Amino acid sequence: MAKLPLSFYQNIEVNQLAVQLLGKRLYTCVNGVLTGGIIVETEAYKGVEDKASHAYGGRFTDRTRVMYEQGGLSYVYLCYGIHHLFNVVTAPQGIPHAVLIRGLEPVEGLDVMQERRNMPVLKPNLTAGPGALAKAMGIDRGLNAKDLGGDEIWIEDKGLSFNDDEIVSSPRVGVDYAGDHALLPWRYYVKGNRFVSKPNS
DNA sequence: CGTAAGATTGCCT
DNA sequence: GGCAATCTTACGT
Repeated sequence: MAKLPLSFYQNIEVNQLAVQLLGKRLYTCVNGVLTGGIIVETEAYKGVEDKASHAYGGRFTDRTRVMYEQGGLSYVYLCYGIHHLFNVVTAPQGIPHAVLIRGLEPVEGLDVMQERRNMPVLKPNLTAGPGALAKAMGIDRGLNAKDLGGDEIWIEDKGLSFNDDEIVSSPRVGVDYAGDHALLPWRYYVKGNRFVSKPNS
């Protein structure tokens, strides 16, 4: 195993980190069952500056507390009452940056994932999309604020990396009106991968 | 095919 | 009370 060192997560450039996370392997071990896959889509959340971030403007609550911690922790929360979303907390303590994992290419424990998602047949959207992949990996609030170097949920470097021309960055959807800030390409995905949540052109 | 609407719970500097 | 970083299903074409 080659788990990512704590220092990896201390980078203050979330966008850079979001790119570096592509190709890494995310594993969870829930109830003694191992599942894992390759990260193929991420989205950077730039804490205080990012309107979509829970920590926008310096919001500090019980829920967002983890985001202000030192990088290398998990941040899991429930969205729309149904979906769990998994984030990687990054940057040194006090800076609430995070990277949302949006797409995963399943590698380990396929059958378990399909069972958890109630999908008898393997379809590309098994783990495409943040809510979907969290469910497939068995991630819920119980995995919040975990050390990503632990043995319940962790990230490994298997030496897989992508060239710049294999990585696509895109702005968020439906933000044309928001001015210069809206154009920042904070979403990254691997070109042509079937497990990206959006069709690539 | 594509679009549209419903589900459902925690959070709230 | 109103909203939220979404997914699935249903229906029309």
